Amino acid sequence: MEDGLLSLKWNNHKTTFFDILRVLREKANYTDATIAVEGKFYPVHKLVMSTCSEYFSEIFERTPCKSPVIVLKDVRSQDMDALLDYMYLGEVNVNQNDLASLLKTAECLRIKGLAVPDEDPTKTKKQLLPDDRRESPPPKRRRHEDPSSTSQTLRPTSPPASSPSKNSSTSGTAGDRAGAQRTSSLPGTQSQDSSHDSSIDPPPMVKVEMEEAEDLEDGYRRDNSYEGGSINEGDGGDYGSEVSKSEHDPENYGGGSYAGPSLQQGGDLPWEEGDSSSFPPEGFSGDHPGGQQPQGAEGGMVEVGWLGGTGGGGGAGVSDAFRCHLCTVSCGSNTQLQRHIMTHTGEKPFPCQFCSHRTARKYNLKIHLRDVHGVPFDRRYVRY
DNA sequence: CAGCAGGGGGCGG
DNA sequence: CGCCCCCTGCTGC
Repeated sequence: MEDGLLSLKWNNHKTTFFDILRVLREKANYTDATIAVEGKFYPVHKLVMSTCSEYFSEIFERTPCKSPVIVLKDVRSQDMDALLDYMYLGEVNVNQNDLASLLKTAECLRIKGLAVPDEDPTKTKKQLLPDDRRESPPPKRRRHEDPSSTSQTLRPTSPPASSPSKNSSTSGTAGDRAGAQRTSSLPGTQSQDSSHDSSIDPPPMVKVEMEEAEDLEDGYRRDNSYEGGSINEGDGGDYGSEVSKSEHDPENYGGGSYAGPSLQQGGDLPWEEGDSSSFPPEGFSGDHPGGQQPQGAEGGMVEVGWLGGTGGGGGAGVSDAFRCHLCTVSCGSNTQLQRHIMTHTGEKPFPCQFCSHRTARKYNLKIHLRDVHGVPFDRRYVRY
Protein backbone atom coordinates (compact mmCIF):
# COMPACT_ATOMS: atom_id res chain seq x y z
CA MET A 1 0.00 0.00 0.00
CA GLU A 2 1.02 3.60 -0.01
CA ASP A 3 4.62 2.94 0.45
CA GLY A 4 6.68 6.01 0.62
CA LEU A 5 3.81 8.19 1.57
CA LEU A 6 5.01 10.55 4.17
CA SER A 7 3.05 12.90 6.22
CA LEU A 8 4.80 16.14 6.69
CA LYS A 9 3.34 18.13 9.43
CA TRP A 10 4.08 21.64 10.33
CA ASN A 11 3.72 21.73 13.99
CA ASN A 12 3.15 25.34 14.63
CA HIS A 13 1.42 25.97 11.44
CA LYS A 14 -1.58 27.66 12.87
CA THR A 15 0.39 29.73 15.23
CA THR A 16 2.80 30.81 12.62
CA PHE A 17 0.11 31.37 10.14
CA PHE A 18 -1.86 33.61 12.37
CA ASP A 19 1.16 35.41 13.54
CA ILE A 20 2.18 36.23 10.05
CA LEU A 21 -1.31 37.19 9.24
CA ARG A 22 -1.31 39.58 12.10
CA VAL A 23 1.89 41.15 10.92
CA LEU A 24 0.61 41.42 7.42
CA ARG A 25 -2.39 43.17 8.68
CA GLU A 26 -0.44 45.53 10.85
CA LYS A 27 1.78 46.51 8.03
CA ALA A 28 -0.97 46.43 5.50
CA ASN A 29 1.10 44.15 3.39
CA TYR A 30 -0.61 42.54 0.46
CA THR A 31 -3.87 44.08 1.39
CA ASP A 32 -6.18 44.09 -1.53
CA ALA A 33 -9.25 45.78 -0.25
CA THR A 34 -10.14 48.61 2.03
CA ILE A 35 -12.96 48.85 4.48
CA ALA A 36 -14.08 52.35 5.15
CA VAL A 37 -15.99 52.94 8.32
CA GLU A 38 -16.80 56.27 9.78
CA GLY A 39 -14.08 57.79 7.77
CA LYS A 40 -11.51 55.31 8.91
CA PHE A 41 -9.88 53.14 6.36
CA TYR A 42 -8.92 49.61 7.12
CA PRO A 43 -6.70 47.88 4.67
CA VAL A 44 -7.71 44.26 4.64
CA HIS A 45 -7.11 41.07 2.79
CA LYS A 46 -9.92 39.78 0.72
CA LEU A 47 -8.92 36.30 1.56
CA VAL A 48 -9.36 36.84 5.23
CA MET A 49 -12.54 38.77 4.90
CA SER A 50 -14.02 36.25 2.57
CA THR A 51 -13.02 33.44 4.79
CA CYS A 52 -14.70 34.96 7.77
CA SER A 53 -17.74 36.33 6.12
CA GLU A 54 -19.86 35.13 3.30
CA TYR A 55 -21.09 38.61 3.02
CA PHE A 56 -17.72 39.98 2.21
CA SER A 57 -17.13 37.01 0.03
CA GLU A 58 -20.13 37.94 -2.00
CA ILE A 59 -19.07 41.51 -2.15
CA PHE A 60 -15.71 40.59 -3.51
CA GLU A 61 -17.17 38.13 -5.89
CA ARG A 62 -19.27 40.83 -7.34
CA THR A 63 -16.53 43.33 -7.33
CA PRO A 64 -14.03 42.43 -9.94
CA CYS A 65 -11.84 45.38 -9.32
CA LYS A 66 -8.50 44.80 -7.82
CA SER A 67 -8.68 46.88 -4.73
CA PRO A 68 -12.20 47.74 -3.85
CA VAL A 69 -13.04 50.14 -1.12
CA ILE A 70 -15.99 48.86 0.78
CA VAL A 71 -17.72 51.62 2.60
CA LEU A 72 -19.88 50.50 5.42
CA LYS A 73 -22.51 52.85 6.59
CA ASP A 74 -23.61 53.04 10.13
CA VAL A 75 -21.03 50.69 11.30
CA ARG A 76 -19.05 52.01 14.15
CA SER A 77 -15.37 52.00 13.60
CA GLN A 78 -15.03 50.67 17.07
CA ASP A 79 -16.99 47.63 16.08
CA MET A 80 -15.03 47.27 12.93
CA ASP A 81 -11.85 47.35 14.92
CA ALA A 82 -13.08 44.55 17.06
CA LEU A 83 -14.41 42.54 14.19
CA LEU A 84 -11.21 42.79 12.30
CA ASP A 85 -9.38 41.65 15.35
CA TYR A 86 -11.76 38.83 15.59
CA MET A 87 -11.32 37.82 12.03
CA TYR A 88 -7.60 38.11 11.99
CA LEU A 89 -6.81 36.86 15.42
CA GLY A 90 -9.68 34.61 16.13
CA GLU A 91 -10.62 36.45 19.22
CA VAL A 92 -11.10 39.86 20.56
CA ASN A 93 -11.75 41.56 23.81
CA VAL A 94 -14.64 43.88 23.88
CA ASN A 95 -16.38 45.86 26.46
CA GLN A 96 -19.57 44.36 27.53
CA ASN A 97 -21.28 47.55 26.75
CA ASP A 98 -20.10 47.31 23.23
CA LEU A 99 -21.00 43.74 22.81
CA ALA A 100 -24.50 44.24 21.59
CA SER A 101 -23.43 46.65 18.98
CA LEU A 102 -20.61 44.41 17.98
CA LEU A 103 -22.79 41.40 17.59
CA LYS A 104 -25.24 43.40 15.65
CA THR A 105 -22.60 44.47 13.28
CA ALA A 106 -21.23 40.99 13.05
CA GLU A 107 -24.65 39.77 12.24
CA CYS A 108 -25.12 42.25 9.51
CA LEU A 109 -21.77 41.47 8.07
CA ARG A 110 -22.36 37.80 8.58
CA ILE A 111 -19.16 37.21 10.34
CA LYS A 112 -18.81 33.53 10.86
CA GLY A 113 -18.91 32.42 14.38
CA LEU A 114 -20.32 35.70 15.49
CA ALA A 115 -23.11 36.28 13.14
CA VAL A 116 -26.33 34.61 13.72
CA PRO A 117 -27.61 34.06 10.30
CA ASP A 118 -31.19 33.98 11.10
CA GLU A 119 -32.67 33.77 7.74
CA ASP A 120 -32.29 36.98 5.99
CA PRO A 121 -35.17 37.68 3.69
CA THR A 122 -32.99 39.72 1.44
CA LYS A 123 -30.61 36.95 1.00
CA THR A 124 -31.51 35.51 -2.28
CA LYS A 125 -28.21 33.92 -2.65
CA LYS A 126 -27.30 30.38 -2.21
CA GLN A 127 -27.62 29.63 1.38
CA LEU A 128 -25.57 27.09 3.04
CA LEU A 129 -27.92 26.49 5.83
CA PRO A 130 -30.63 24.37 4.41
CA ASP A 131 -32.44 23.43 7.51
CA ASP A 132 -33.71 25.50 10.28
CA ARG A 133 -30.67 25.59 12.39
CA ARG A 134 -29.91 29.17 12.95
CA GLU A 135 -26.20 29.13 12.73
CA SER A 136 -24.80 27.49 9.71
CA PRO A 137 -21.21 27.46 10.69
CA PRO A 138 -20.72 25.95 14.03
CA PRO A 139 -21.42 28.80 16.31
CA LYS A 140 -18.07 29.30 17.65
CA ARG A 141 -18.69 32.30 19.66
CA ARG A 142 -17.48 31.88 23.09
CA ARG A 143 -16.78 34.28 25.71
CA HIS A 144 -14.07 33.95 28.17
CA GLU A 145 -14.52 36.86 30.34
CA ASP A 146 -11.53 38.40 31.82
CA PRO A 147 -10.38 36.66 34.89
CA SER A 148 -11.44 39.63 36.85
CA SER A 149 -14.72 40.26 35.32
CA THR A 150 -18.10 38.92 35.95
CA SER A 151 -19.35 36.24 33.80
CA GLN A 152 -22.33 36.62 31.72
CA THR A 153 -23.91 34.38 29.27
CA LEU A 154 -25.10 35.61 26.02
CA ARG A 155 -26.90 33.54 23.61
CA PRO A 156 -25.56 33.38 20.17
CA THR A 157 -28.91 32.63 18.80
CA SER A 158 -30.69 35.54 20.27
CA PRO A 159 -29.56 38.74 18.81
CA PRO A 160 -30.63 41.46 21.15
CA ALA A 161 -33.00 42.99 18.77
CA SER A 162 -33.00 41.12 15.57
CA SER A 163 -34.23 44.19 13.97
CA PRO A 164 -36.92 43.55 11.50
CA SER A 165 -35.42 46.45 9.72
CA LYS A 166 -33.63 43.92 7.67
CA ASN A 167 -36.64 43.69 5.55
CA SER A 168 -35.00 45.58 2.85
CA SER A 169 -38.03 45.76 0.76
CA THR A 170 -36.23 45.85 -2.49
CA SER A 171 -35.97 42.26 -3.30
CA GLY A 172 -34.83 42.93 -6.76
CA THR A 173 -31.21 43.53 -6.21
CA ALA A 174 -30.69 42.00 -2.94
CA GLY A 175 -27.04 42.04 -3.48
CA ASP A 176 -26.27 45.65 -3.62
CA ARG A 177 -29.06 47.75 -2.43
CA ALA A 178 -30.18 45.39 0.17
CA GLY A 179 -26.70 44.84 1.25
CA ALA A 180 -26.26 48.46 1.82
CA GLN A 181 -29.42 48.70 3.68
CA ARG A 182 -28.53 45.83 5.73
CA THR A 183 -25.52 47.55 7.01
CA SER A 184 -27.22 50.81 7.25
CA SER A 185 -29.92 49.27 9.23
CA LEU A 186 -27.61 48.81 12.04
CA PRO A 187 -28.85 50.62 15.01
CA GLY A 188 -25.39 51.84 15.44
CA THR A 189 -25.10 52.39 19.08
CA GLN A 190 -26.96 49.65 20.66
CA SER A 191 -27.12 50.00 24.30
CA GLN A 192 -27.03 46.54 25.57
CA ASP A 193 -30.23 45.79 27.24
CA SER A 194 -28.55 45.59 30.50
CA SER A 195 -31.74 46.30 32.22
CA HIS A 196 -31.97 42.87 33.61
CA ASP A 197 -28.42 42.76 34.62
CA SER A 198 -27.43 45.87 36.32
CA SER A 199 -24.22 44.56 37.66
CA ILE A 200 -22.22 44.94 34.56
CA ASP A 201 -21.13 48.46 34.78
CA PRO A 202 -17.65 48.24 36.03
CA PRO A 203 -15.60 45.43 34.76
CA PRO A 204 -16.80 44.57 31.42
CA MET A 205 -14.35 43.02 29.15
CA VAL A 206 -15.64 40.16 27.17
CA LYS A 207 -13.45 38.07 25.12
CA VAL A 208 -14.98 36.77 22.02
CA GLU A 209 -13.03 34.15 20.34
CA MET A 210 -13.19 31.53 17.74
CA GLU A 211 -12.99 27.93 18.46
CA GLU A 212 -9.63 27.19 17.08
CA ALA A 213 -8.18 30.18 18.66
CA GLU A 214 -7.01 28.21 21.59
CA ASP A 215 -4.25 26.59 19.73
CA LEU A 216 -2.50 29.73 18.95
CA GLU A 217 -2.80 31.58 22.10
CA ASP A 218 0.87 32.00 22.34
CA GLY A 219 2.08 34.11 19.57
CA TYR A 220 -0.41 36.49 18.22
CA ARG A 221 -2.08 37.38 21.34
CA ARG A 222 0.20 39.94 22.64
CA ASP A 223 -1.29 42.98 21.16
CA ASN A 224 -4.68 41.79 21.74
CA SER A 225 -5.37 44.37 24.27
CA TYR A 226 -6.40 46.79 21.72
CA GLU A 227 -8.05 49.68 23.27
CA GLY A 228 -10.24 50.28 20.37
CA GLY A 229 -9.40 52.14 17.28
CA SER A 230 -5.76 51.65 17.46
CA ILE A 231 -5.61 50.45 13.97
CA ASN A 232 -4.78 53.67 12.47
CA GLU A 233 -2.83 55.18 15.13
CA GLY A 234 -0.49 56.29 12.51
CA ASP A 235 -2.96 59.05 12.02
CA GLY A 236 -4.09 58.44 8.60
CA GLY A 237 -0.92 59.33 6.94
CA ASP A 238 -0.07 56.13 5.31
CA TYR A 239 -3.60 54.98 5.04
CA GLY A 240 -4.40 57.87 2.93
CA SER A 241 -1.86 56.95 0.41
CA GLU A 242 -2.73 53.37 0.64
CA VAL A 243 -6.30 54.02 -0.07
CA SER A 244 -5.84 56.47 -2.79
CA LYS A 245 -3.68 54.03 -4.52
CA SER A 246 -6.35 51.46 -4.61
CA GLU A 247 -9.24 53.63 -5.31
CA HIS A 248 -7.67 55.24 -8.25
CA ASP A 249 -7.37 51.98 -9.86
CA PRO A 250 -9.27 52.60 -13.02
CA GLU A 251 -10.88 49.27 -12.70
CA ASN A 252 -12.72 50.57 -9.79
CA TYR A 253 -14.82 52.94 -11.68
CA GLY A 254 -17.12 50.33 -12.91
CA GLY A 255 -16.71 48.33 -9.84
CA GLY A 256 -18.07 48.91 -6.46
CA SER A 257 -15.39 50.99 -5.04
CA TYR A 258 -17.45 53.74 -3.69
CA ALA A 259 -20.66 52.32 -2.69
CA GLY A 260 -19.76 50.19 0.12
CA PRO A 261 -21.83 47.15 0.20
CA SER A 262 -23.84 48.46 -2.63
CA LEU A 263 -21.21 47.38 -4.96
CA GLN A 264 -21.94 48.85 -8.25
CA GLN A 265 -20.83 46.37 -10.66
CA GLY A 266 -21.18 46.12 -14.31
CA GLY A 267 -18.46 46.80 -16.72
CA ASP A 268 -19.23 49.84 -18.65
CA LEU A 269 -22.42 51.31 -17.55
CA PRO A 270 -22.46 50.94 -13.88
CA TRP A 271 -25.56 52.88 -13.27
CA GLU A 272 -27.72 50.74 -15.41
CA GLU A 273 -26.91 47.81 -13.32
CA GLY A 274 -30.21 46.88 -11.93
CA ASP A 275 -30.40 49.44 -9.25
CA SER A 276 -30.95 52.60 -11.07
CA SER A 277 -31.43 54.33 -7.85
CA SER A 278 -27.89 54.15 -6.83
CA PHE A 279 -26.75 56.82 -9.11
CA PRO A 280 -29.27 59.29 -10.03
CA PRO A 281 -27.13 60.74 -12.66
CA GLU A 282 -27.75 64.32 -12.41
CA GLY A 283 -26.61 65.03 -15.88
CA PHE A 284 -29.53 63.23 -17.28
CA SER A 285 -31.88 65.23 -15.26
CA GLY A 286 -35.27 65.16 -16.79
CA ASP A 287 -36.79 62.53 -14.69
CA HIS A 288 -35.78 61.31 -11.30
CA PRO A 289 -37.57 63.96 -9.42
CA GLY A 290 -37.45 61.83 -6.40
CA GLY A 291 -33.87 60.87 -6.20
CA GLN A 292 -31.76 63.83 -6.71
CA GLN A 293 -28.63 64.55 -4.82
CA PRO A 294 -26.27 62.22 -6.45
CA GLN A 295 -23.77 62.76 -3.79
CA GLY A 296 -26.16 61.88 -1.10
CA ALA A 297 -25.86 58.52 0.35
CA GLU A 298 -28.88 57.21 -1.25
CA GLY A 299 -29.04 53.50 -1.30
CA GLY A 300 -26.05 53.05 0.85
CA MET A 301 -23.82 55.26 -1.08
CA VAL A 302 -20.69 56.43 0.31
CA GLU A 303 -21.49 59.01 2.84
CA VAL A 304 -18.26 59.10 4.57
CA GLY A 305 -18.63 61.37 7.44
CA TRP A 306 -15.96 63.52 8.71
CA LEU A 307 -15.23 62.64 12.24
CA GLY A 308 -14.25 65.94 13.54
CA GLY A 309 -12.27 64.82 16.49
CA THR A 310 -11.40 61.46 15.11
CA GLY A 311 -11.92 60.01 18.45
CA GLY A 312 -9.47 61.85 20.53
CA GLY A 313 -6.65 61.57 18.12
CA GLY A 314 -5.71 63.81 15.38
CA GLY A 315 -5.37 67.48 15.62
CA ALA A 316 -6.27 67.70 19.23
CA GLY A 317 -7.35 71.19 19.56
CA VAL A 318 -5.75 72.62 16.53
CA SER A 319 -7.92 75.08 14.79
CA ASP A 320 -8.37 72.50 12.18
CA ALA A 321 -11.20 74.24 10.52
CA PHE A 322 -12.18 71.48 8.21
CA ARG A 323 -9.27 69.25 8.07
CA CYS A 324 -9.34 65.87 6.47
CA HIS A 325 -8.04 63.34 8.86
CA LEU A 326 -7.15 61.00 6.08
CA CYS A 327 -4.63 63.33 4.63
CA THR A 328 -3.23 66.72 5.27
CA VAL A 329 -5.69 68.74 3.31
CA SER A 330 -7.56 71.45 5.07
CA CYS A 331 -10.70 72.77 3.53
CA GLY A 332 -12.40 76.04 3.93
CA SER A 333 -15.81 74.67 4.61
CA ASN A 334 -17.58 71.54 5.45
CA THR A 335 -18.92 71.35 1.97
CA GLN A 336 -15.47 71.46 0.57
CA LEU A 337 -14.41 68.85 3.02
CA GLN A 338 -17.20 66.56 1.99
CA ARG A 339 -16.22 67.10 -1.53
CA HIS A 340 -12.66 66.40 -0.72
CA ILE A 341 -13.49 63.20 1.07
CA MET A 342 -14.93 61.93 -2.13
CA THR A 343 -11.44 61.85 -3.42
CA HIS A 344 -10.70 59.27 -0.80
CA THR A 345 -13.77 57.20 -1.27
CA GLY A 346 -13.57 57.28 -5.00
CA GLU A 347 -17.18 58.11 -5.27
CA LYS A 348 -18.06 59.33 -8.72
CA PRO A 349 -21.72 59.98 -8.86
CA PHE A 350 -21.76 61.66 -12.22
CA PRO A 351 -21.64 59.29 -15.14
CA CYS A 352 -21.17 60.44 -18.63
CA GLN A 353 -24.11 59.56 -20.76
CA PHE A 354 -21.96 58.93 -23.76
CA CYS A 355 -19.18 56.86 -22.39
CA SER A 356 -18.30 55.04 -19.26
CA HIS A 357 -16.47 57.91 -17.77
CA ARG A 358 -17.58 59.10 -14.39
CA THR A 359 -16.68 62.10 -12.40
CA ALA A 360 -16.94 63.11 -8.85
CA ARG A 361 -18.17 66.54 -9.71
CA LYS A 362 -20.84 67.78 -11.90
CA TYR A 363 -18.78 70.52 -13.28
CA ASN A 364 -16.01 68.21 -14.24
CA LEU A 365 -18.53 66.10 -16.03
CA LYS A 366 -19.66 69.13 -17.94
CA ILE A 367 -16.13 69.84 -18.92
CA HIS A 368 -15.82 66.28 -20.03
CA LEU A 369 -19.01 66.47 -22.06
CA ARG A 370 -17.91 69.64 -23.68
CA ASP A 371 -14.37 68.68 -24.48
CA VAL A 372 -14.84 65.07 -25.35
CA HIS A 373 -18.32 64.77 -26.69
CA GLY A 374 -18.85 68.24 -27.98
CA VAL A 375 -21.82 68.90 -25.84
CA PRO A 376 -22.44 72.61 -25.67
CA PHE A 377 -21.39 73.85 -22.36
CA ASP A 378 -24.63 74.60 -20.75
CA ARG A 379 -24.14 77.06 -18.10
CA ARG A 380 -26.43 76.86 -15.25
CA TYR A 381 -27.53 73.40 -14.88
CA VAL A 382 -29.06 71.61 -17.64
CA ARG A 383 -32.44 70.77 -16.44
CA TYR A 384 -33.85 71.00 -19.87
C1' DC B 1 -5.11 67.39 -23.89
C1' DA B 2 -8.19 65.53 -20.53
C1' DG B 3 -9.17 64.83 -15.91
C1' DC B 4 -8.71 65.86 -11.05
C1' DA B 5 -9.15 68.70 -7.24
C1' DG B 6 -8.37 73.04 -4.28
C1' DG B 7 -10.06 77.58 -3.83
C1' DG B 8 -13.46 80.99 -4.21
C1' DG B 9 -17.77 83.54 -5.41
C1' DG B 10 -22.90 83.78 -5.82
C1' DC B 11 -27.32 82.54 -4.15
C1' DG B 12 -31.05 80.84 -1.38
C1' DG B 13 -32.86 79.01 2.98
C1' DC C 1 -24.45 78.09 6.43
C1' DG C 2 -24.87 75.01 2.82
C1' DC C 3 -25.23 74.26 -1.96
C1' DC C 4 -23.98 75.10 -6.55
C1' DC C 5 -21.08 76.75 -10.01
C1' DC C 6 -16.82 78.23 -11.84
C1' DC C 7 -11.82 79.17 -12.29
C1' DT C 8 -7.50 77.46 -12.31
C1' DG C 9 -3.29 74.89 -11.31
C1' DC C 10 -1.45 70.34 -11.33
C1' DT C 11 -0.80 65.78 -13.14
C1' DG C 12 -0.74 61.88 -16.15
C1' DC C 13 -1.12 60.21 -20.75
